[in-house]
Amino acid sequence: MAENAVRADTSTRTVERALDLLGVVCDGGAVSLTDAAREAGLSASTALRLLRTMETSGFVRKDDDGYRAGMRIVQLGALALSHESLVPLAAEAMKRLVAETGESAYLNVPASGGPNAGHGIYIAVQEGTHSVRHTSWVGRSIELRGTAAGQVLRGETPAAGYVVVSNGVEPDVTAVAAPVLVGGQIVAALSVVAPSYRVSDDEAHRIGALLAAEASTILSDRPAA
Amino acid sequence: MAENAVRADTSTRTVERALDLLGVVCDGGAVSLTDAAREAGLSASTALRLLRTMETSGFVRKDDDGYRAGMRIVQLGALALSHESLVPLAAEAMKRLVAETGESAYLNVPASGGPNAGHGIYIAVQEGTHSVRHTSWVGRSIELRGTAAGQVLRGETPAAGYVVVSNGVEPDVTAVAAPVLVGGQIVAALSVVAPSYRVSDDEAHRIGALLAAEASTILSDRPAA
DNA sequence: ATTTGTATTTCACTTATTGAAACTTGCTTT
DNA sequence: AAAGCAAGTTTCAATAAGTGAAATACAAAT
Repeated sequence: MAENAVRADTSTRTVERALDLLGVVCDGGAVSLTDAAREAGLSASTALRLLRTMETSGFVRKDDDGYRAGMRIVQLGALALSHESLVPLAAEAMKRLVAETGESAYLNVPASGGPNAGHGIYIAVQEGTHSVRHTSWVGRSIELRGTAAGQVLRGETPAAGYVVVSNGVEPDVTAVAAPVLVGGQIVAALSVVAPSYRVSDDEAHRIGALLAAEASTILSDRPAA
Repeated sequence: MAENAVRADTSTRTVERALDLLGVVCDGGAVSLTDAAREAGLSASTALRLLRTMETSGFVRKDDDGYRAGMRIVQLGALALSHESLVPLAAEAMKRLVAETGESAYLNVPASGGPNAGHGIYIAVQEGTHSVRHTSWVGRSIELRGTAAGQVLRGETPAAGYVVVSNGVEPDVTAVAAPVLVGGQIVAALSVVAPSYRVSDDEAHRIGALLAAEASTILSDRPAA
């Protein structure tokens, strides 16, 4: 943590430290003061003061086992999720998918507008290198039935971690999708769609494995292996 | 913002300010520097410095329209939901509710600081056995007016310990909700939602009593009686 | 009772933070 | 084109906010 050496003078050291510490606390279950201080590179008394500040404002909570993420971070995280923040988060993963498969990648979320919506929405697209489609998909609906992304959004992902649909709603098209999960809950579907003539069974499963791996990185700290 | 008058000397003013400002930014879509500074009660130059700090560490991002929630808050929020915090704690209670009622169970938190927020956020769903819907609601908004969960989040729970709303915002739907409390503070609403044709008055009250009992176990050490 | 490790408090010191003022930028109006 | 206005950005003197080493408290193990 040699942040002092590289810190621009337009920043605020105290806040940086607090936010680092917040990351440490959110990274696992309970963490002790001593461990949190060590991981953040702070003295115990400094870490205690910062943790107490974040506890007062609800970002952190303390129980018998140590410090944990508090309700405030949950609220702000969920709030951020409801404001299109998933799109920039997924951008790198989608670019990698396009680079790896040559096909177009899509991000879908469930539609709002009541519990009978029955469809999803495209919120992001990365066109593949082979793509002959240049129409914009963002904002459009997707059926939950007969589509790979739809199955994912319906919670019907098999244990393999992805869904393959060949010649479903759209003839001559193979779609592969994997869920983006938060706390075990499905918040989005990441998918790759290609003409069936270009995708063998083996290729579909290779893409599926890629998708599952990329989807699992979108809301975590760790990059794809 | 008379925080100077009441601030304990165990806290850190700079961090408090930054976290307040983070809440302001996460509360909506894009916010300008001037508006963010005013809402947080800071000078423009102080707010700019704090926002830059949070931008550098990824908690906030800036685009042409202003400042928005950054990837880091989404990641930490997702991590917080995944670890031993409210969602996993509520999962067992929600599963029991689904098993007992056959209907879908939901967990909502206030969107931001308390009953004037105007809406809440879904952070967990357990689908009922009768459910024809399989869409995810994490991150979605819920109106506080005309909904059972909304009334609970607004602090309007009657002495019975639960709220029943039939044919409210949503026609032909009955919703029952109870508060999850920490130290007397409402941190979440636990609810069950079903089509009204399936839920008599008596059944709604039975579900309400179940909900109140389950909600009371979520953040306590004691199992349901 | 002693030892060890974690958590908490204390306080002298200094530097990190602050915000008013000046400046820059961009847009609108005259 | 010039003037006006608002938002954004930079500057810098002043001070109080933040720091961490040391002391203290606490709890568990021996």
